[in-house]
Amino acid sequence: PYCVILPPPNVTGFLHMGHALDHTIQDVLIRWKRMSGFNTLWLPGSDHAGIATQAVVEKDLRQQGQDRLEMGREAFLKEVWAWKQKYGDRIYSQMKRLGDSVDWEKETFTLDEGVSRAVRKVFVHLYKKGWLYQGERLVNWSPPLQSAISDLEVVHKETKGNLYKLAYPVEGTDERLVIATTRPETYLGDSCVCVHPEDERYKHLVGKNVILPIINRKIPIIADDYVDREFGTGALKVTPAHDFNDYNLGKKHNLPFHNILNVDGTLNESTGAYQGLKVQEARKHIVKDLEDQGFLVEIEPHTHAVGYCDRTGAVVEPFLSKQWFVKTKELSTPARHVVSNETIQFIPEQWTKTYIHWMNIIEDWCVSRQLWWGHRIPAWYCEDCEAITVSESDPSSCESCGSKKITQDNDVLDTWFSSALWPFSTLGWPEDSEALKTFYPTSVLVTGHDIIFFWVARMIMMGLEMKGDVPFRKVYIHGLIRDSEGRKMSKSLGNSIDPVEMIDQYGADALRFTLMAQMATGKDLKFSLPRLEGYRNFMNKLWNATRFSLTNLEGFTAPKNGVDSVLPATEFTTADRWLIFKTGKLQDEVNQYLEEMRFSDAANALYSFIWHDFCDWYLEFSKPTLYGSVAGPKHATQLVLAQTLNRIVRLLHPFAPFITEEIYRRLPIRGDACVIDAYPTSQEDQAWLGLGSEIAAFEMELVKETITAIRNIRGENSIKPGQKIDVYLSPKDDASQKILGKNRSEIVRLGQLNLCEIAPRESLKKCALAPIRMGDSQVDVIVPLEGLVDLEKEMQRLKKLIEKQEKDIKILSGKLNNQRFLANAPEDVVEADRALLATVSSRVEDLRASLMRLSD
RNA sequence: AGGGCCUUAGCUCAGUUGGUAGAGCGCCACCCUUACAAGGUGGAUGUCAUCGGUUCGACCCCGGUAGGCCCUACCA
Repeated sequence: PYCVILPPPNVTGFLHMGHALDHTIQDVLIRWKRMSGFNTLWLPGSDHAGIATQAVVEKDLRQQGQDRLEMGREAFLKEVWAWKQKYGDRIYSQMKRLGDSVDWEKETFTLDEGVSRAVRKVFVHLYKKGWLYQGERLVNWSPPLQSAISDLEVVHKETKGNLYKLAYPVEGTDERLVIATTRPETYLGDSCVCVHPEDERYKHLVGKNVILPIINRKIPIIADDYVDREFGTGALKVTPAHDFNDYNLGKKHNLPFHNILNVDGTLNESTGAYQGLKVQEARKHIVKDLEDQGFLVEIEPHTHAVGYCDRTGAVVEPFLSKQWFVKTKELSTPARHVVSNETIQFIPEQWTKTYIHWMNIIEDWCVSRQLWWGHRIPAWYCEDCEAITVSESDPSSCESCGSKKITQDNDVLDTWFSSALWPFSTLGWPEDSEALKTFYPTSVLVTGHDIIFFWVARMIMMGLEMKGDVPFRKVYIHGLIRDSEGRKMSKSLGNSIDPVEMIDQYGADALRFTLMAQMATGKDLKFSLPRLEGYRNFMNKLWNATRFSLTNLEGFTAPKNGVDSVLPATEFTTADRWLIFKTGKLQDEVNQYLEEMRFSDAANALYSFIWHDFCDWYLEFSKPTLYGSVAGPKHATQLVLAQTLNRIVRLLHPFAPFITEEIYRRLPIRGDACVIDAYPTSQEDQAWLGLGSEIAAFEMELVKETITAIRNIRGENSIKPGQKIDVYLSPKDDASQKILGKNRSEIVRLGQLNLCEIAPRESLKKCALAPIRMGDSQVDVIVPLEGLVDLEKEMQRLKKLIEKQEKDIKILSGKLNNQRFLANAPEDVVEADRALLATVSSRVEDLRASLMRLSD
């Protein structure tokens, strides 16, 4: 089994470039594993995304002049479901454009019945265990949402504000105690003023009271070493109901909690004249009133971190309310353990640290939301005895007193609560389904680092607690997509790119390949259009190469049993056997890279093989044979074409499923469909790969070098492409002589030659020289230049070459004259350098001699 | 404040057991050669941010510095 669960996108959302990346990675893995014979499952789904969806629908309704609160819960939910019905499939159709090969039959929505059952079961389980509790606490409150949000949903941003210094008169004296605050309006909720016990300035005031200005409330001055004497005035106003630190102080010193806010973020009835004002408004009024009455001492600019709601962007207010919390202490311990002992492996590894750090400082998780869209909390309150009944199925009476007067909690669960169960709830849990037995734990989770805490960590905790096993073996964390300037893509910046638009313009395959080619492990990637264009060209190149091949495969019939009935191996050319050999290497590489999830390496290996090895060299080499009429070699080359194309499309298929399937179905050698054909591995491809040879590969490289050397001389000497020239190839060993002889006609053709003589010889008088060395083989490429060009250019070329080689000689001889290098470096390294120095030296000699002859 | 990441050719980036630096795009020159001008052939370009250490040898390992990015964090 090999299973990937798709991170469920927001049901009302659109596919953005981040999804395209995320999905492509998963699709590559799934297609690769599917072709490799695994029992694969890629399970799609979508998320109700409580806050986001409710916000969208509310906004829509407001535009129609309707209001959620007026409509009531039931009517509103009907609207949201209608919305879900209408837009829920939008992202799925986009996924199809991308080519996601998910199992649509297993598609799951987070509010589906099965998932809902799972949610309730987990809720009850945790409640019974005491790991899920209700408590009155200070929580992060989002006024626009009128709901609590979790710590993670708060984003802290450095914000410019002011530090206000306020004077509080000390009761019974003429003294005024000056405190510093960034939120002067909260003075209405002050419970005390706190100073450091050792602070000489204030020691005499501890135990006395101050009178809060205007409202004239009397509050004590207390001492606690929590206070930083250096900050502000060293005197701290304490507002336990509206600040997390003050909350702790309030608990510690048993202070009263004065709540000054309403759920919508306006000041409440306890604030008198300020009632109904929003915090920002109230602040202005209060500061002005304090100033008018002489209580404002100073305002100085001050930058500090302010928490904002990540959904609405509003300033988060610490707010006292009754909420449900998941106790994380016990859950986090095993969850931390499975990562530190590598039962779950993070890729790249660096995220392990981030994860463990977070697990160490994790706080209880506020899971209730004052929303309507989501899983309603399965808790019922009894009007008669005030007991709470928590139950998997809707109860008809109070568990404690049997009263029928029970009402369900109005709130819903945090979206991430159901997401945390996703790896097993989608597979059928709490039923002991076949899918669950087969696919849990899943193989790999692919996601961005922005939701490691939101989602990954919580899935691990819940998986371990409910299933007793990790939810996945590996977590592949990919980078974020940025625009070409490195900024995060976002709607508000207007720099986000619609993947479907890119698909329309360049094709899904090109987009997918671009993403994969740039997907170096763990790094953010800048999306660049030129790059996308380049890979579109690559797809085009493959298409054209196929057209060429198919044209030349007309009349070709593939041998019945693969390669058994094939012609004798002698019919294969050097190029044929080189290509086959390289195909084997490619298969190993791509499989290995995919195994290690090194997607860019895999993509680049394919790119380079297809474009350079196959198109640039092999197809050019194959033309004379294909255009010719010699049956044996022609058939052999056709076979190589057909077999290689077959392997190319299979290898490329996970990256570019559309074009490869299209090509596949036109090939003379193929099965039913590329998507279900086998992924090529060298182990299972021995019959074919056996026709390749490393020796032929070496020979081919020598021939390529020779042709390149000839082209180089032509180019550097500005010899027109149409102008045919004479070339003397002077091999310095028998092996080279044989190799060149065997491939003479290709050299003539691709070098645009008149005459090509292959024999050891002295250099000619006025000629260009290119000495080649590969391993033990050495060849001098000699091109007579007399009458062709002015010799100045060739002299320049030689001088440049000589310079380069001399530099190498200097470095090499420096090393070889270093006694310590000789003494310490491994023998083979020293030997290699010695050999290299010898070659380079003799090459330089030849080049110098050639230069001399030119200037004669 | 703590932690992480990054700095390699004009641009975007590869470079995993330390042995004389690579790709794509762009650039220059030549080419409409019957698969492909979204193409072909050839070419130029790097004190691998900086300083120091380890090593025979460092882009790679260790430490300092500068610049950029991100995360975590209650400083009123």
